[in-house]
Amino acid sequence: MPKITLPDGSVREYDKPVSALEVAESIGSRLAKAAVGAKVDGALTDLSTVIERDAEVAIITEKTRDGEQDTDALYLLRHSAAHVMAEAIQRIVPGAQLVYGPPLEDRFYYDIRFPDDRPLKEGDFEAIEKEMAAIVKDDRAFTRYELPLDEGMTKLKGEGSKYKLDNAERAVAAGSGALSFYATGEPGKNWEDLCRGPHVPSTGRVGAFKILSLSSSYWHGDENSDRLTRVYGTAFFSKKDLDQHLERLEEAKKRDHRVLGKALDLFHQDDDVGQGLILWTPRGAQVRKQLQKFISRELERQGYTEVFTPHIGKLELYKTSGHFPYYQDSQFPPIVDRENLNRLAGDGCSCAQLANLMGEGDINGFLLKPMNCPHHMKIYGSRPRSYRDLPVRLAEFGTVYRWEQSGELNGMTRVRGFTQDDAHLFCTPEQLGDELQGCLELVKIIFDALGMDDYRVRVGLRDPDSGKYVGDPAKWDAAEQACRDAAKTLGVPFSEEPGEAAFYGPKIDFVVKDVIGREWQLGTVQCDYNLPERFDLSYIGADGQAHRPVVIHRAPFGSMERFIGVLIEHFSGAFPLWLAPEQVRVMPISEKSLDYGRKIHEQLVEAGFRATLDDSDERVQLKIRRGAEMKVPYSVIVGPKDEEAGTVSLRVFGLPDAQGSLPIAAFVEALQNEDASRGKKRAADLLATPAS
RNA sequence: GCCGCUGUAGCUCAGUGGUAGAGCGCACCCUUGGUAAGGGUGAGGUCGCGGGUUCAAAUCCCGCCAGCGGCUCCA
Repeated sequence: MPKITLPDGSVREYDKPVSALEVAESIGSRLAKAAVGAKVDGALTDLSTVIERDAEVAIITEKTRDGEQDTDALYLLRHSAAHVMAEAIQRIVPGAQLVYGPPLEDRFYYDIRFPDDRPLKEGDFEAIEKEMAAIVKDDRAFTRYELPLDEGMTKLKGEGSKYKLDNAERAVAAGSGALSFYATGEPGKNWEDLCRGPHVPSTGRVGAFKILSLSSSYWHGDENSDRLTRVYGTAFFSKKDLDQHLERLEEAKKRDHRVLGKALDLFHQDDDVGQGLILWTPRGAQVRKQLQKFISRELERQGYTEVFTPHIGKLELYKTSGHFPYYQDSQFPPIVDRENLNRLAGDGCSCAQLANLMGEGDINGFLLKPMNCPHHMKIYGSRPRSYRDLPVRLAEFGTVYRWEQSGELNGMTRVRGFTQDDAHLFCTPEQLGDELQGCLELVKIIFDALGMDDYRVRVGLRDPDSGKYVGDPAKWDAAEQACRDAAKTLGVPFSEEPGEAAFYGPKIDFVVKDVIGREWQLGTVQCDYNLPERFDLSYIGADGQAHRPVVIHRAPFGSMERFIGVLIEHFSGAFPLWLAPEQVRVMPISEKSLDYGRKIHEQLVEAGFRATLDDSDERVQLKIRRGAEMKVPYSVIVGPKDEEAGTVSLRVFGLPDAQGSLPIAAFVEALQNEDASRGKKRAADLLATPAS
């Protein structure tokens, strides 16, 4: 007879097997009413699941005890909403075949194969939602039943859905002993779907939902396989929560770096220039410049030396490095020089033959560099190195070009030409650990300065079962341990991911989320035993013998494009003073104060600030509004009173109540403090904030 | 690259077969105004590009280009 242990530690005994619902009822009728599912020994189940043995049981309700939305409850809800949506869609589009419909973090989708002559359109959303509302109103119970494998398979075969049949086969392969189905209502009478579950008790619990978007996917994620339509939706228990969520999505859209980039004039992309190529407008260029200045200063502190290398190199170079043969598909095709081209043309070479020659690399030419490493390898190798010179740390804001698939391009976060904050560290195997730590310290310093704490770290290790890795296993072990240690010292949570290492060495990746919740890999720190080999690099050790150095590739912020894209979203475009493209805008109250305004502006510029003067013939209210629209940190208002007193009156972006006047010298000093401290000391602190 | 959606003024968008609109921005004039929009006048568009249907196309059809949402990939 089951002994049920509840989350509070209390134990209840039952004289026969009980369903989770019955457990809830025995605790209280209100709980039973609020219950949407259960967790039995940690596994999420239906409320109707019968518990036959001793177990730890938690009843899942819409809200946790602290009144928060329960994530398990939302999972059940969204999974159930996916069923409701699928039923609605099948009513509207007969012949639509269901494939796979899981809940996600904040929404759900269903992959569906539509008949070719009846694709789903966004215009169908309204009808589907209406149909869904009707199903919800019916408040039919989600009814689970199981069939033995053979019976279940026969049933599925009879229904003729190759996708569901495939799902079932995969379930069997994964060790399932039976197939479970969920009917919304009565099996055999109402709509049903092969499904692992679990679900909320009935369709009536699906409170508020919305179909969000339409996209496509491939069966099994294989582009050569069937193309499916993926219908995204989201669901909440209450209309209020749904509306809140939709509002948040709207808000997020406003923070999107592509939207802000345009509104704040930070960057521009132009059809005539090309897809995935960023034009940094003056304001965006200023942000990048300040950031690079900061990074460069930290690099100097850490003993890096900066280098500059060209944007192209001989094809041969990239054959040596291995980039050309291995990653050809993501490179721009080689550049063949005119002489070569003319000779080939003279020989009657066809386009197809030329393409072939290029593909094989069997031609002289140049490549737009997809990586900076080969050039840096050559700098290292340009003269003999002693162990006393090591580590050699070569840094470059190096621009590289990669042929990303057109469908992948995205604002500044996925582009075809970008500048990496790249560096290569050449060191002895013994120095590897310290150097890795140094890399991570740098990342920490810069993330801290930017107030970025929402990132995760992945340590990519080799897959023990794969033979694709180059180099000595003992060295790998040491390098992997060094990566782990370095990540530990960083003091942020990290995950170890076997199989995620590059073939030439383990790596540490930094991943951040954008406002829409998409994850982007920023930087990476990678150990490399391969390139030094390929370029035959060496140093003379204390023993007088030549040794192979180890290389660390590191671009902790990935690319300036992606990083600043993420930064724009991080700050909602309101950059701190030290990064702001326009730090101060001087706004004379009227023409009468224009001369004084000019004087103040000049003083600010002289003091090294990015200051502008709004000398337009407008009222100060409008000038302030415009300054705020561009998110300028400080608005300096000057009128006759200021002129008389030698002061400036301030308005601080984001702090509309912090107002007041300061002598100009005091303001300049305060700004300098804020700039130099990267915001730790704020000029705004000098202002009286009215008690509220 | 694939699937779907979208493309109208510098920006945001309205316009479903009958000669193209609004708000903001811009220019000029009036206004000289103390912390988020003072008033007026005006300029500005081969309706993404190319083809087709039609007496007539921003609008319907086809192709292409680009953006967006996904899929796949990412040294």
